[in-house]
Amino acid sequence: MAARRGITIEDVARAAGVSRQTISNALNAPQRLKPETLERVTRLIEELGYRPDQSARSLKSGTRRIIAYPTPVDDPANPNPLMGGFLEAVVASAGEVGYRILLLRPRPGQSQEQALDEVIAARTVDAFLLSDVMRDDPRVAHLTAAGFPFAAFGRTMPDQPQSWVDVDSVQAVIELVGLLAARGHRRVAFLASVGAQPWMEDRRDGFRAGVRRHGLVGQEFSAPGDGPAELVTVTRELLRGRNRPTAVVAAGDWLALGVYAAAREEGIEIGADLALAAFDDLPLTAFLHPALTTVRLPLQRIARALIGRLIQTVEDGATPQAGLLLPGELVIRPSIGP
Amino acid sequence: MAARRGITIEDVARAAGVSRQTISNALNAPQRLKPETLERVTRLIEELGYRPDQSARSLKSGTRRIIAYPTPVDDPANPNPLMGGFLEAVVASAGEVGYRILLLRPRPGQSQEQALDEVIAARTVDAFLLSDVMRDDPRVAHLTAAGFPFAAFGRTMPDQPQSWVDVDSVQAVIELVGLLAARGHRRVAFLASVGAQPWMEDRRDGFRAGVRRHGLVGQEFSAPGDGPAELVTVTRELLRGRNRPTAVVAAGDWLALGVYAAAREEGIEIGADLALAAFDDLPLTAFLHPALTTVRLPLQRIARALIGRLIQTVEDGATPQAGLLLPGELVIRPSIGP
DNA sequence: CTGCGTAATATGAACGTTCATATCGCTGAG
DNA sequence: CTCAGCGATATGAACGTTCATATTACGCAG
Repeated sequence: MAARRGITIEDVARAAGVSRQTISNALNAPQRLKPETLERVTRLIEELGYRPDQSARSLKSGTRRIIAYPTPVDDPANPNPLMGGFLEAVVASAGEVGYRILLLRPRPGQSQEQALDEVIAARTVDAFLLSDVMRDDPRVAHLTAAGFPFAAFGRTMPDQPQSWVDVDSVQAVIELVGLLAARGHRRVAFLASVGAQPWMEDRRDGFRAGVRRHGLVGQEFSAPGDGPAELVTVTRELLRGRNRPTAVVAAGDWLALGVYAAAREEGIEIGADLALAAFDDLPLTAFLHPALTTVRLPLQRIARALIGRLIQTVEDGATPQAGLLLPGELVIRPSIGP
Repeated sequence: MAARRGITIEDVARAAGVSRQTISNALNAPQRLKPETLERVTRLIEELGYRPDQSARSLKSGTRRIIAYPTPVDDPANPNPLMGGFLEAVVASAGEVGYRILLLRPRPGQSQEQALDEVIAARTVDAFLLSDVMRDDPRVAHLTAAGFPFAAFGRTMPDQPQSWVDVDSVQAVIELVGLLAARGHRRVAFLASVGAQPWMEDRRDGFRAGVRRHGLVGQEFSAPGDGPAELVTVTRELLRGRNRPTAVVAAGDWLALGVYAAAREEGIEIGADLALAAFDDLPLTAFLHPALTTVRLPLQRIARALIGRLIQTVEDGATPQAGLLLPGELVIRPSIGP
């Protein structure tokens, strides 16, 4: 299709009987205009509904006011339940400062890095927002090498730009273990999923630190996958051992669901017979019976901090000197007992 | 920041000892080049990592290969659980045909329509993708009036462009009621939330049609809000009435969670004492006990159809003549009994 | 060996802005 | 009365493409 052309600066200028530059100034440097000219031009702009063409402006200025977010590939049957909330927060934060979010996905047969390069070379965006960042994330290395602005949800290596924001999961899980210790639990189990994502590792580290600090006996279990069946199998094993733990810390609410299911099958009452705490605060946790004690991610603060760092990098050319570690918020509910 | 300028067509042309146009042709009309020139130029493009500047290209051609998606405002504490999966599907479908998704959000103090106008006037995108479309959605009216391409997840009025895709919720709920009737249930309740969203209305219509068709006795209940407490209150009332229904159809999985909670409190066993069916197939439904019978939305088919319609409208200038109604997929699990 | 048709490549203009600079009109010092 | 100085507005060029058109190269009929 063609011909979706609209009102240009020239149209407005002609209508107002002034030059292009005057219109441009009315929008970008109003103090340069005589007040009456400004008023006349502004009204005309309003009336005609003139907006500078984004492409033309970008071509001249080299800036797009767009942030690329390479969306993690997700199983549509089992989507990351935090994605919606995170995107919501990011879009809102970016919108407040006049930026928009462009979702990115490598084309079939294209690598992550190639997809980034394409967008960089085509000058489509000003910066990247990365999430699910691994400790030695190739995307981070790539963007660092290219000298292209980015901000990361998840820590980056010390020799890379420290433009990251992360949740202090270690501390949060230590506190979770502390809650259990305070309630008199001695034997505590940790339920994680396989895979070495840094957030999983952090939660595991937090568990170990908490156990050590409170002198508890800790056991660790791994679920082989995310499916209900596999999960329940592991969990039942966990609950059946000779020295059954009196408390379980699940590395995610998702895993805690397996504990609920297994406990029901084993006739164990969560809250009374077994304390359970988890991580993520998925929306459904309040509906469980008993409701789940968990850690809420401060998604809005995370998003705001990420966008802030991004804008700073893009507009001032200054990379933040240090990452930002935000505390998780303990949400205490009956699943850990009274 | 400035100076993020990169390789231009001119650089490649100079390196290859040919003119701009030859480079342009290598990318856009390769058949015009002598095979050996093409090969030489292509290699050089590859080596230098040249990509046409998106802004310059858009400025000239008037097309952006970007689709705007005005994201529904969402409560971050209780985000729409289908959003992630829908976006995932949309990004994937759009990516396959070389389009990207730009998330849009009205600025503070800006109306939905103004936000659309801004993007249209600034020629930032080629088309809009709308979701959560109401029967007389002002955005649809606005885009129709502006003659701007869009596709809608949710039906539009007959006098508007029929570029929509929707789920045949009526039919799906009729089938749900059919399942219950086949199991001998006579008294069936319908649990909805307040608010007149078309999808809720469809599900209600489906319930009424199903009840009529099978000669059942139907009652309807409305939850005043989405909070666990309010929901459980209504649900308990539903379960306590003199003529307690033997089956419940919840208009969403979310509402069904209230039934699980209330049933537990009332000592009623779902599956055995009470059949329960719902709608949406949230990822957690398989973890419930007993697992929930529900209707799965064909998100990938929906996304593919929406993007297909959009591309057709943008590239051929042809608005589809009729909407597309996709069937929901019944997922039968133990909550409706054996 | 000229001239013609076509294939291959080159050139100028245009897309709609903004930047750098030029011009204009006016006030007030000399 | 002249003109420096300044505020207000105008003009030309440039950003990096692609389109329309021009130019060149080449094979071949006459």
